[in-house]
Amino acid sequence: MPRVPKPEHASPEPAVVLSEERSGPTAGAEPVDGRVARALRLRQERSAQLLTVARRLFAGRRYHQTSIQDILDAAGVARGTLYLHFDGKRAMFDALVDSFLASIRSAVTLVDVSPSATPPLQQIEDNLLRVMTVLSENRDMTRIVLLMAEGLDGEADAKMNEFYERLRTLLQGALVKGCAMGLLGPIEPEIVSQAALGGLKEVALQWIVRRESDAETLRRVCREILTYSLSGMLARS
Amino acid sequence: MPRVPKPEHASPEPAVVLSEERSGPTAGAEPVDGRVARALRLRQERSAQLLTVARRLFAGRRYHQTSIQDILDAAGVARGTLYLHFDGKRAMFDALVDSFLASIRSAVTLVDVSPSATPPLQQIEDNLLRVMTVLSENRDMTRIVLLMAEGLDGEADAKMNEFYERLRTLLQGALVKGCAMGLLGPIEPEIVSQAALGGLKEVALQWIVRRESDAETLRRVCREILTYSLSGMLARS
Amino acid sequence: MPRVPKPEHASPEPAVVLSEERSGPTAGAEPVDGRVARALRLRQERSAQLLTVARRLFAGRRYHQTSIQDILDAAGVARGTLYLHFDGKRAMFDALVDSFLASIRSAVTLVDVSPSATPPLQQIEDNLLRVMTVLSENRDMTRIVLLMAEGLDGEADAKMNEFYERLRTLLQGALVKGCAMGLLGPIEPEIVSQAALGGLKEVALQWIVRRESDAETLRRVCREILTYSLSGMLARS
Amino acid sequence: MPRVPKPEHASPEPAVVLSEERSGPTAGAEPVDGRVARALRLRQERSAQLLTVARRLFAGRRYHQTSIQDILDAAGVARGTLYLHFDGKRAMFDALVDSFLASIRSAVTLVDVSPSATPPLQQIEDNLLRVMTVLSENRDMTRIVLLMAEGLDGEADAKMNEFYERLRTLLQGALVKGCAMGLLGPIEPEIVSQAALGGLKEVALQWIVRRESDAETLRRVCREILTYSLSGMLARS
DNA sequence: GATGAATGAGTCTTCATTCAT
DNA sequence: TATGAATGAAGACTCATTCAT
Repeated sequence: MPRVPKPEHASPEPAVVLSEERSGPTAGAEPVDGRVARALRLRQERSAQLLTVARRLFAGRRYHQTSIQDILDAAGVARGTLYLHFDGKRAMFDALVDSFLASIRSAVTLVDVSPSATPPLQQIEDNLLRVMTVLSENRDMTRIVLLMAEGLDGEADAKMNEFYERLRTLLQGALVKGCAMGLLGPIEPEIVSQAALGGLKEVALQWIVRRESDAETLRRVCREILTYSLSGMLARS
Repeated sequence: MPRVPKPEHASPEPAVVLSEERSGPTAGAEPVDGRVARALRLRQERSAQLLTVARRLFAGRRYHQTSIQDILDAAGVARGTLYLHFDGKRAMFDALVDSFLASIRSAVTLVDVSPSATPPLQQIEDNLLRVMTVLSENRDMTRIVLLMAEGLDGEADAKMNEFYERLRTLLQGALVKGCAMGLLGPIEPEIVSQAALGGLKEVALQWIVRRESDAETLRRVCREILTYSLSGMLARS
Repeated sequence: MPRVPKPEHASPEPAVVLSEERSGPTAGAEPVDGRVARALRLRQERSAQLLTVARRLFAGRRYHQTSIQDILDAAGVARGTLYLHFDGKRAMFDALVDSFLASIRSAVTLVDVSPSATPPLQQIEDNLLRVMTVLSENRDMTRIVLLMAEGLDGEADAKMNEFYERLRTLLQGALVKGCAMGLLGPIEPEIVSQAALGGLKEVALQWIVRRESDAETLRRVCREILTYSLSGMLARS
Repeated sequence: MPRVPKPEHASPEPAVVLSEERSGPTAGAEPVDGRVARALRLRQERSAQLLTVARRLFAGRRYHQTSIQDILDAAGVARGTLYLHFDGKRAMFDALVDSFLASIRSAVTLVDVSPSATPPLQQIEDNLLRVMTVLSENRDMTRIVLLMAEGLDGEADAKMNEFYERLRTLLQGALVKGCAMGLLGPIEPEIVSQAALGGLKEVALQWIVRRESDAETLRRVCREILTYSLSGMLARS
């Protein structure tokens, strides 16, 4: 357990650093020059650097094949430095995953069914595209999360599970609503939402992780799975 | 690496023992009594027992959380004995996965489109149900494989990848054929086959691994995803 | 935490090995030859060897200055081997101390005040001599325990404390009895027992640990502190 | 090792500051105003504060269980600052012990046997009481020193040893003198002085460290051990 | 003087595998 | 064949000390 709580880590790339720290012995007059701010920035840069390196390695070899030493070597940093910023390998992993899951979550918006809003189907497509874009912008993390399937242990499992369930529940809710509005046919929302989510994962795996697709391709793929999900494979009579 | 190649392992429980061993010291006159056969049987029983134990543990904790010691303890066998039967932990894992994947493969048959055959859709549903049944009969392995997502390293990744690709290619072939026959609409077979496979994985995860479903439920779930896949969610106008 | 409970350690030197083990997978017929017994003996010898080495090192440098590596080097044993026998450095220390304290305890007998028994004073002297002999036979442990004063942490502190308190309480009981019998003067048993115990420790430290005294010297020293304790320094008028 | 020798530390609380510093940058004209003196005072306050904190922590957890970080946290001082005042953890420990031992030493006076002086026994009791008072006023240090028994390594051992030997030699000298004067009986001064010193340590441990005694109690305890030392336990016939 | 990020040697511990019996 | 003690490489983590700002 760390006695000095590790400071907040700057999110690696799309880092929105909310510079508002301060604490510790320097209770006196704050240096007018930005020395403190600068120190803070440097610290966060270091954290971000370490996370970036770790992310790349976790995605390349797996988590278990990546040793702290690997990260150290790749980052060109001493052993202790890493522990100055993180509680250990697992903590880095968690930081990465948490931040990534949060990004995904924030890309999803509830479908607004008020008549004045954008058509629901459009909203769904937008959501889909937004999520795919986030995944695409974080290929390494997408790879890590999709391939780790669940996680490293019970705790991680629970987190991933909860995340997917949340996503699926959102989808299921939309389906139920769609049914109620007569938009959707007589489906079993639970099963269908599972299948849809699974399909999405697989498609993301193939088009984002396995091959790196450009935005245009992604849009095409999104549209295709949407069509498939909505209308199925069968030829319309 | 062992100097003497370990003999073939008996598949654990639903063991399709391809009895074709023989080699080693007893190359001379075979004792008329079944002593050799008995020894062979004992060996295979041991192997099977070890695999069964390992399977259970790999499914419970993950692969990396399972130590050889755990297996030893659970099997009530000495350290050296295990290495007499397998080349190590990883070899046991591979043996389990290979045997499982083979079972799945053998549950899938190519769709026969000759006019005299069973209707293609029926064949697809049968295939689906057969696979689900195999998974259901091997919950632990299903759990292991679905949650391990890819594998432990590059080699294992390749194996899993190849397996899924094979499955998907089969499906894709069927889709292409269906398109050609005018049965299916203007779909992109690659993407749709990915989505379908992904959906299948997720549903299997939820209904076989997470909750243990009875045959009846499985049938219902299969039918539902089939309907969804074929006709989509939208209400038919 | 060890999954396989470490087997009982043979006491290092004055090892009274109560050979009665057996457990584990070998539930079948016991080999008539003494292979199992032999294995057990070897194991205990190894344990004893490690303890002996550790004892010497703990006594020489202190506990904290002794690394596992030091023990390994001195014993000519591989890293894992040590952990096969003990849960770690601390466990070895505890094993040593526990065994030593037990030896001391068993050297002390309650003073029998029944008229038919040996004279109480003689009994006390015998006790004293027995304890000193045990200490003398275990110089390294005596050094460790006397210099460690309390211990390494709260837990060890408590153990040492309890041990000394027990010893002192015994002594105090004897004093109270002596007072009641009119043998002893108007003393405060608590304080006097503390002082006597402390004196004993110091003398042991000087005559056993600092210089190695022979039996004869030890007897002389015992007699002297007994005289001093009983009659004080003052010249008898 | 520091290139610039750290200035003398102010003793923590009952500080006998031997103000004899000076050196360094201000070798030129001394500012008439007390800026230098003020800086010096601040420095010593810092040092004292750090020592006080360290003392408390060393007494609470042991030396080895106390990390520099602990001291830093408790003192609210930055890492580098501590090294500005001391050469490190060990140096702080030594500073504390040295200062404490000096206090004890200065509480002891040689017994004056000239006829005109206070009665020797009275002098001894006074000495005893003075030492106990010093210990009592420095409970933390008493705890540290009595429980550390010897020290952390060979060097520290030697120091403690020498200190106790000096004390004991003083006592032994008194005993020899007492014998010569016919005041004391036919004792072995070496052994008896050891026993007496050991008794003293133990009693101090119990009455000062374990329980915090008031002055009155201490006086009573001193008197008791003196009586015991002089006259022994036996009832006077 | 003060700060605290960086350092890296030092420790402990685990565990898959080997091999003599 | 079976056993289990021995191995030692590999890994994670700590912490006293340094030093640029």
